[in-house]
Amino acid sequence: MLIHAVHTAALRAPTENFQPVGKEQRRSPETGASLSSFLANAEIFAQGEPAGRIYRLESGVVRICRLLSDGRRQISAFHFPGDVFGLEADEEHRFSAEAVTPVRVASFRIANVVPLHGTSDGLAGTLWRIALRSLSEAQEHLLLLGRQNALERLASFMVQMAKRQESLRTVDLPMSRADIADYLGLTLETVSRMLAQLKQHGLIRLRSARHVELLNLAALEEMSL
Amino acid sequence: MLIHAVHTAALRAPTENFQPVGKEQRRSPETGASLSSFLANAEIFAQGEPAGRIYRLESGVVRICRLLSDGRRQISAFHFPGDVFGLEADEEHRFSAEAVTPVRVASFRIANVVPLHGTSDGLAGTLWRIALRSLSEAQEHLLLLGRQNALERLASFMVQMAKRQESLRTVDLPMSRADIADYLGLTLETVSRMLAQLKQHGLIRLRSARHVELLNLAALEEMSL
DNA sequence: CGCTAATTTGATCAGACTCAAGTGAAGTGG
DNA sequence: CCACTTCACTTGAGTCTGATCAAATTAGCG
Repeated sequence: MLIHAVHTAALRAPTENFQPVGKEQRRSPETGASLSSFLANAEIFAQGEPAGRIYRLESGVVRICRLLSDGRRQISAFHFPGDVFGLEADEEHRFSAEAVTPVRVASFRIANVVPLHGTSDGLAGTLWRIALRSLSEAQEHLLLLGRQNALERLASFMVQMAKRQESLRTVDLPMSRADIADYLGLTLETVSRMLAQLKQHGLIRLRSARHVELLNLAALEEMSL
Repeated sequence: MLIHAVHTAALRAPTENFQPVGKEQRRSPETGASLSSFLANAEIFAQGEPAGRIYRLESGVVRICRLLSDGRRQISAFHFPGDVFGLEADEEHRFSAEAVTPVRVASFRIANVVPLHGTSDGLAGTLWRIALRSLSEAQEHLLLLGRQNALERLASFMVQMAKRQESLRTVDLPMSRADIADYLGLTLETVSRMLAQLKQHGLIRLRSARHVELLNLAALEEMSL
């Protein structure tokens, strides 16, 4: 597991007084591995920047965004600790990655990696699984954006978050309503209204705006089809 | 280029009297390679079937579909000759592949392939590029479904088709309005109306329902952002 | 404790959907 | 070769979901 090797190597760097002040970075020149941290809403990489690194999220939450020239935004994915992101088909990033919360990421050059000298247990296999998983999730997301209504989208989202957090009872939402809206292809007002509707149907309870109890996971899953 | 090797090996099978009658198949047991053909609207593989083969399209057009239980359908991609499809993260296909037109596909077992010796020029590298390309296209599609209006979607679609066909002047649409609608997350009526609107704006001309002239590719690209 | 940003709620509007008819083209069989 | 059937597409009228604009409320946070 080379990813993990790089990651732990990066973690060996002194990180005691590790504060998310803007962007701090330590890099080991030989592996190209580095550990960085970012403030909330900081850009980890930008649309148009040269690609060539992949990132493993150590802590915090990240959103992957695509912007239209007039400001419309689509979030293609949220990432949680342990997730790997930053794979690109081209030389340039076609998406930006931004910190939703304060974030620590380990990153390393992918050029070292593409020459897939791998058994399926090795780095190559790991990357392969990550790529296929991302593809599968993107395709699932297509169905949601293309064919589900607003309420179904919210139900899907809550179920997804619950599964990511392994907490099937209670979910916290580290991202704003605007982020959720841009992920689900809705407006933030509609997100708020649909949450209210789920609440009214007795499917969820809003402990606070960012902390939700799932009262009927089965019904939510049913809605999300 | 093992894909190509397998492909040409498969083509070496006798195919003189090759007619798309239902599903015809020739398989060589040692490589698992095979060449099949399908009638229009035939299913190449179905949602829920065990995955484990990848497919290279020799001729015709294929759609990749995901169905909801109530019949709603999302087409995640159209494939043209030369395209490779059928990669899955799981043991089972989460999508079905259907022939839009009569189709010939070469397929082979992926198990023989994934862990293989990978220089980036080899099969592993080829598969890797295919996977990353699919991912990139899916993400682009997310932006379309999440944030573009009906007219923009049609403009994007026409530009996409033009690029796939390398004919920047004239495009033919092998798929029905319903297929286009399910690809763009619209209804077939809206597809028809938006094409009429593009025509009215002088951007396209409908030589026939399935054959379109692009009168102003630059403007179409501008619309699709 | 007050200020700012986030969220909720309300009223109105518009874009896309639904239902329904009408047109056209392709293929079949007489 | 032409009438008939069928299927694909187009067009129209009305409706509805979700967007927009605006205001009120709440929640963090310094």
